[in-house]
Amino acid sequence: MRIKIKEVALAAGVSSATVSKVLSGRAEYAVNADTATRVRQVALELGYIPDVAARTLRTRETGQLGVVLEAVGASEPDGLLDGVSAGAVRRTFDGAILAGLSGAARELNVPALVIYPGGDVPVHTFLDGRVDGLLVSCDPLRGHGLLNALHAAPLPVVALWTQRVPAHISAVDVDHQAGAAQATRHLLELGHRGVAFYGGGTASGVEHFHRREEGYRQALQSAGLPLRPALHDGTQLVEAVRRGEISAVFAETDLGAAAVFHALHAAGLSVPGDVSLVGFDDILGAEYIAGGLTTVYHPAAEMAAEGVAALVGRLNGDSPRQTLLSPHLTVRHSTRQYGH
Amino acid sequence: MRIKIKEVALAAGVSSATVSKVLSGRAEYAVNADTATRVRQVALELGYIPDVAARTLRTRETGQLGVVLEAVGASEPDGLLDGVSAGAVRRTFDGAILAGLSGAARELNVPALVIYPGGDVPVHTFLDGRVDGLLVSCDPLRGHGLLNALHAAPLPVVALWTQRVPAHISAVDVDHQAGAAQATRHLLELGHRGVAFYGGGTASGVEHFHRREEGYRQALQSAGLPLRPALHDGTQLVEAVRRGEISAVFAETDLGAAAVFHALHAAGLSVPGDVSLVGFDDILGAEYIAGGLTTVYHPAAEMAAEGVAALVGRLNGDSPRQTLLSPHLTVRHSTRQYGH
DNA sequence: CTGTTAGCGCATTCAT
DNA sequence: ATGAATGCGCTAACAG
Repeated sequence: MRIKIKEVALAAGVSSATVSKVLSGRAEYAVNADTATRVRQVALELGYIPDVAARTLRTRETGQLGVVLEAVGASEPDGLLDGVSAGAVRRTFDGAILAGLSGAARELNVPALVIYPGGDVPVHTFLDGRVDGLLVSCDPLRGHGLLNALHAAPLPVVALWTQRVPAHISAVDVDHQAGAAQATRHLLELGHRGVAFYGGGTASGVEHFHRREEGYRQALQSAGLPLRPALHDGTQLVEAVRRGEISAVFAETDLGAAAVFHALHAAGLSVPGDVSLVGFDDILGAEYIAGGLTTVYHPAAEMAAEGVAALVGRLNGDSPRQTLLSPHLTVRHSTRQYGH
Repeated sequence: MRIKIKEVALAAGVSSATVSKVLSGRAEYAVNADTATRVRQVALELGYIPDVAARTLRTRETGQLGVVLEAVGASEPDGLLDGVSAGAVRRTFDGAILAGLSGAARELNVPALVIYPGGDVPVHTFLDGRVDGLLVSCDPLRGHGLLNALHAAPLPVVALWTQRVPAHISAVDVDHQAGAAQATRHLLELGHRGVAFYGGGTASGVEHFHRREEGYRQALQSAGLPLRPALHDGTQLVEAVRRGEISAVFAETDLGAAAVFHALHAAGLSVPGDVSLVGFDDILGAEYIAGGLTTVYHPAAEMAAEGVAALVGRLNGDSPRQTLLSPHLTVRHSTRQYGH
């Protein structure tokens, strides 16, 4: 922030315009090669660092992408989680998302990401010219309010973690339905016929969970098996097992799977001896749940990276695009062939 | 980014200077109350949003704080972790740090945080006027290179996760030594005398781990117990248990504790039946390790929040300050009275 | 190929 | 209490 372009120009014996052209690196400016090297040399010696504020004011580009992580610091409604902290899980996803964002930003030469602190802020917060585009993470627990408010805003927006967006907004989501179907099929292929869904699913009103239950249903129907209502608590589940109705459970989340395991364990039932168990998310610690939980890996980091790519694409003139990422099954030790 | 101050001025029948004064909110400008309300009204109707680039160019303040998370996207040297992904753990911490940063930013009215994508970037990246100050997370696995390079830079810096900084740089760290001592004392208070340290500790060269081993030592010495060399692998450990030399283990990290548990389990030894086990970090999933791992909670989010506070303080003229945060023990089920 | 000129939108003097 | 004038540091036209 000390030395400025004019001083570089003076020292190099050229005009500030020439310095600007040289340092822009753009070939179309056709600067004499010798002058160019001299200018670069002088700029380096003087330790010249272009001022972003001035440049932004002139070019109307910041190079920064904004990120709204709805989850960050959000208050914590829990679920059927048996005392497990959902906040901690969301943080894990935030970490994964951050890693994905950063990696992609680095590769695509995005100099900086702007994280908004969150909380209830008016839409104009995002329209003050601080960023060239916005990534909005539509956390499962929160609504699409911001997206709606941004609907008509003159700012390229990419929505993360949702498939419900207007056509002019890019979106990246994980294919929860496909993942859930895969998990359920895994159970079916092991010979299980009594396969239960554990979770809020459709009833929860959360888009992700709805799709997960949908995937479960789809897999059962394809196999010609009758649907059974979702289970919402451990007692219910234990009874169904005891009555011999179910031998396998697909839990909506890994945390749900942990709760299932605890309930089963408390009732003297074993995983996978008595019940095969599959989760969803592959959270950190999943390898410790139920002796190694078979679960569906949720590609949060990949989703974030794809989001950055989509946004950078838009800034370069690409059309909005909707992307769906396939999760994949990670088989560990909580599932077993039926009857063995 | 559409309508600007002059248009507001025109519509309100005043000059742009007056609009600026009104919207600055500063009392010292003494604007007529009626004019003020009228201006505010008009600005609102027109949807005026001040341009940050122009304002920054003028005031030399961005309102943004920079954040360097060394861990983000770093490549992954593992340890004695028995195949567990250290990357995932670091992500957890990143998530916690992010939550801490965001919460504090919100409370202290910091409009935005700038996350740098990481990778090897020259120092001038942080000196282009994009941010008013910088938070540098000195991840245990990485060095202090950036801090050194920033040494003479005209930018307020707060270092996270280290205690080794020059006096003009603020720093916030977790008191690993105190936490480790507390963990060890817990074991001693349960009557254990053969208490081993599992980890790289001093040998690893990582500041945190060094301090953790130091805390362990300190606790043993205060109890008048002889020190024993750190254990670095499961076989070693199992043998020591079999020889009756140790009945308790303090592992440098929760992941290390997981490895210990696996080794013990594989050898037919139980936790806490045969061996009491304490970890460090309280990572997500710790409640599933060894049936519920007793461990030291690592206040990463709190550290980040304190870092933001320290940086905002500096920007308001406070002196640099060094802070140490106390971790606390979380007792679960992996420790038990000696001999029971 | 290079330099001159003219703002980008705002906050701050300094007159009035 | 208000307005006119100035310039933050840079880049994009344009003229040479």
